[in-house]
Amino acid sequence: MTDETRSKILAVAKELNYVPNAAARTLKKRESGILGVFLTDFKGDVYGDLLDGMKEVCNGRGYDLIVCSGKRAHRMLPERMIDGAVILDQTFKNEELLKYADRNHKIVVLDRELDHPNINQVLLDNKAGAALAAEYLLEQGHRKIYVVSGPEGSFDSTQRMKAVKMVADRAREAEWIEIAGDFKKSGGERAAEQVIREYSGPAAVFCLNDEMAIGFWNRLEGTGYRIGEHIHLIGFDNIELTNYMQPRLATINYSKRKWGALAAEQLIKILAGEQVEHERIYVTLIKGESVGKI
Amino acid sequence: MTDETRSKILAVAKELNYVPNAAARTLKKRESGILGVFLTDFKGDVYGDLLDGMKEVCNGRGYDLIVCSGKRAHRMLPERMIDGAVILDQTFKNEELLKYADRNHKIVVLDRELDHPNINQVLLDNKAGAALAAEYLLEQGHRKIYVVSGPEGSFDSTQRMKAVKMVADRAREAEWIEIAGDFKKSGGERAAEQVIREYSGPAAVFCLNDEMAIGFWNRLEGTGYRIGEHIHLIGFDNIELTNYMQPRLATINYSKRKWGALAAEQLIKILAGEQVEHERIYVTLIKGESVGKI
DNA sequence: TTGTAAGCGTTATCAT
DNA sequence: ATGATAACGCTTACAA
Repeated sequence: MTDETRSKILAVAKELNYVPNAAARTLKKRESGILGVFLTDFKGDVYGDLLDGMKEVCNGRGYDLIVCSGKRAHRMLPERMIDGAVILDQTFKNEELLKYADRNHKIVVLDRELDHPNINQVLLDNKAGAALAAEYLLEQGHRKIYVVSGPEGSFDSTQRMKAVKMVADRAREAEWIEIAGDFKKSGGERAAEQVIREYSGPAAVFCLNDEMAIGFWNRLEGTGYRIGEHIHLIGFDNIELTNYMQPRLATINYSKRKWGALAAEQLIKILAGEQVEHERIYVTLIKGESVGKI
Repeated sequence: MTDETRSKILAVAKELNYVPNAAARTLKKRESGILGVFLTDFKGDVYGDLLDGMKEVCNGRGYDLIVCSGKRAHRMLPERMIDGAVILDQTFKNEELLKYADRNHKIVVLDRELDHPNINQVLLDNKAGAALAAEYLLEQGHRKIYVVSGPEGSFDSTQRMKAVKMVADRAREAEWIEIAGDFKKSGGERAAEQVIREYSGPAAVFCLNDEMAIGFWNRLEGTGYRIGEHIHLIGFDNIELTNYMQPRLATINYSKRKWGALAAEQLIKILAGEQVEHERIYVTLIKGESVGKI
């Protein structure tokens, strides 16, 4: 076909408002050119940058990205509406993901360890982060340390808690007290109530995510207990809100954008048939006046 | 078909891991059962509740919801990957939306006025909100009032600014000063610099969204100027972060969840062929110590 | 009730 | 290079 006829056809196509039909194309080509990311819900401060990172990589590689949430949407993967999935979503059971992987669907998990040739892991270095936080509290001289966990069964919570226990085992001079949380503000608030109830002198609190640290913080307002003075607080995630807290909340930081970008890259690679290794996202400690010296 | 044979077939289907193919179904039925919502980007605190509200309604009505961002994704509408779209996305031009509407695609817009039989509007009552804020500043005795606008061409900014001007026209005793902003933190910071430069006594500032108010606030940290004392600040949106600012940021509130839910409902109605009116989301004033009395 | 066939809008294959 | 045709996997309409 000459360039001339080509442009003529394109002109007529535009003239007639021709638009290709995605379903037909997908049916025939047996691929949609769309990647899906699954979130437990749309709330939560962590997601913005992560999704932007994913989008950037996807679009640069010729893929569209769609964001889904809720059990109903799961079928998009087995029904082949999407070519592959990134999972950051508790509502997916391991069993379900393995079933899809067995049927040759390609998956990247961000929230669990799961071994399968069609599943790649891009995980936070939770253990390093939690150890960093726990050791920071010790270094600052704290000897009574509360640790507020996430919900039962959360991978992040389990990993972080494990690392804390490793540190605790080596630092027997400190008293370590575990409080069951939920990764939500309400869990932080409840933890604050317990800590206040048991208060008998300076205490440190490691909330296993920032969201709970904020709830904790909030519950302390107006009680007379001051953060960084009576009660010392550190979180995990470095969500944006922490930048605007006075005194600054100490926390664990990592690049959410890079996390998303890497996840998308890995997914696209395994879709192209490349063999890839699991990846790890590194974390750093952010010190803050919310943790004082004793 | 008897119930017995039905369940037999289902059993065999499960046995063979049969999963229907979404593309084929969509192609045949000429509808995908998926609604799309388009966002300018995935950042921004406004979206969480809004999307959850949309998801709830969509799922309850038998639809899936997907979230998209970026120009690439626009084609999902004309290519019929989705049955309809909710638009909260600057990157869609009016012209483009009208073109799709002309081709009989159903659209709900949340960020502009657009008249077309296939387009429904679910808009914030921006004017009422901005008037509420401006009048609140006057009531509190302020007579020097800065107004920090959003980016050029933003519908929300234009509407809010119009309402402020209406109030200003009736309150000539006050001095009204407009500062060009961008709805981002950086715009608030720049505005703060100007206000500090020109400072000669108590001033009030109406940032046309909370994001800029936060930037403004942040820029004031460590300058000696205190919010609610030297400089009085009010925002718009009541994003979650404002709950954690001390003193509390005055702002304009509305239910983001209801906004999303209503948008989804309207879209589903017009897809069902129902005739619907445009809708309005009402707003309320939230007072806060960020605005003191003079 | 059951089975058969046509067709949705593309892309890919095969002759011409 | 060009044009005709089959096939993707499903739904539906109609025939048996």
